[in-house]
Amino acid sequence: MSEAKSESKSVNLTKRAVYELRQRIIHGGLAGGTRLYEVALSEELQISRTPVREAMSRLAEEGLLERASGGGFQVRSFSYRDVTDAIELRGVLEGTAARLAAEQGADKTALAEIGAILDELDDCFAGEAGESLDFDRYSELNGQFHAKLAELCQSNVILRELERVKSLPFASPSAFVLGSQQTRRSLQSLVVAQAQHRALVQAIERREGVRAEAIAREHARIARANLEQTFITETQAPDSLPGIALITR
Amino acid sequence: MSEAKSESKSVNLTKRAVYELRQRIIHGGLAGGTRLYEVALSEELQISRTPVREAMSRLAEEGLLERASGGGFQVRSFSYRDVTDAIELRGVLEGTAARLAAEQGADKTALAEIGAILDELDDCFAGEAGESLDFDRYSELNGQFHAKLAELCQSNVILRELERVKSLPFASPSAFVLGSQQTRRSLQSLVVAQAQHRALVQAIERREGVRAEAIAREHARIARANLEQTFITETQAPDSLPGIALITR
DNA sequence: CGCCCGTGATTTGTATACATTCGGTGTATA
DNA sequence: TATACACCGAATGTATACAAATCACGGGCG
Repeated sequence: MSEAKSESKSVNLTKRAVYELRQRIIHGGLAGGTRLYEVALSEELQISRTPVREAMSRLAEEGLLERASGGGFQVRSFSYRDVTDAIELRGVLEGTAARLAAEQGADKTALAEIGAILDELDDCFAGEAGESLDFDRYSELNGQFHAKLAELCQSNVILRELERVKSLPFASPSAFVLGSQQTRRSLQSLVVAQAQHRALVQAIERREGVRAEAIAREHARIARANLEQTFITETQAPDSLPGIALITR
Repeated sequence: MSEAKSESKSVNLTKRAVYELRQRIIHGGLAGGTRLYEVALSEELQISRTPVREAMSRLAEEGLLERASGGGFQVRSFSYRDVTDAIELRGVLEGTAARLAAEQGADKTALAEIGAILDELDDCFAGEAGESLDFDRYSELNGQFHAKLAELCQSNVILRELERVKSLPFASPSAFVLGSQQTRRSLQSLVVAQAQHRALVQAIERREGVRAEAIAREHARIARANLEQTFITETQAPDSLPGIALITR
């Protein structure tokens, strides 16, 4: 137990390298477009080339790296348009999952669990004044909601692709909850978001597939609006958004 | 030139291994769920473990393999439902690409090229009697049509995920064109498909996004119908469908 | 002046030996 | 008879030496 450092579990070197690299990519140590050199990295991480290579390979599967022409890897870089599209794509996939769940009829137990999460989300708004929202808790529960929702359609294929899109840090459902903590507008957008959560679940319960799909898409567009807001207000913000270092061009 | 065997380009061993393994997976040498052992494979392919491992990693990115619990890889296996969902997902993604293209306004030149492909597709139906369709040519052109269509929305993110889904052999747009060569019904379904191609392009030209999306989804459902047909008529067919060996459970 | 080709350094590709881990099997003891 | 422990073997994980390919740079030639 004592060896569980914050960074490096001693499980195996590949996982350590994956973790290390992912941290650096998301938090800006390695900007979008940067090429990764095996030897340099292995010296820096004190790990031999083989597990480093393996780690890069896994991060490519994850979508954070891409294979460079002529071998090797580079940090994947995203244009503003790419980020927008990724959010739209998440909406499309969540919409599809919701529609399928509605069409097939969703499992009652799972729906009840989702309802419980929604109640807890409501509790986050407890303080009536504008300021007293528990952002961390909201973010956590929001993530759970979206995960459970995706499972409702019971489709491995859809779930898998959705996980893939969500693994892009800025396309995750909770990306902007933490990103824009300060503003009053962001609190209002959370109120709207929660209303959409309720409507979405209702649509699925009533087997209104088209409605469910439309709501899910619109729900994702809140993230898009928040993205625009983030880029307008604090142009050079450091950690206003996870993975902001990947966005270039 | 003389060393360009049918199987192994001498470029490098990783690519050779990727190619070899992909062939075996798609054509049934390695059934869905099979675990791949590095040593056995490297002996069999006469390639050392390192490039074999690398190849497996790439095939995992491609979606043909998955990482097994406790290390290593196994051939990904698909239930009938998974195949169905993959086709539906392709429809959803192509639909999104079409909608975005319609909303943004598609490039005239690209649209003209697509129109030319459609004309060529029409030519495939030249012989008036039921039998005289050039399936190979149709299949090739059909693939080109779908590729060009996806490019219309000019979105890297959408394109990338679409490529990913299409890389599953049975989810590719042309999977069933070759698969069901014999039947008269399949010829009819190609006529319907071509009509949908025209309608889809028209919708994009007229910037009718919702219509374009709906047509693209419906178009993919032809593949789904052909899938059902394939499974009804020839239950144990060997190569009636590329990648049929992946379908289990 | 520009282009092409060779050469060297840098970087990835490949082979292989050794380490580690996990699972199975058998035996011994309670 | 059941359980626990230890050993063995097979598989992946890791390190590293060597090979091959690629890129940048500079010199020679058209």
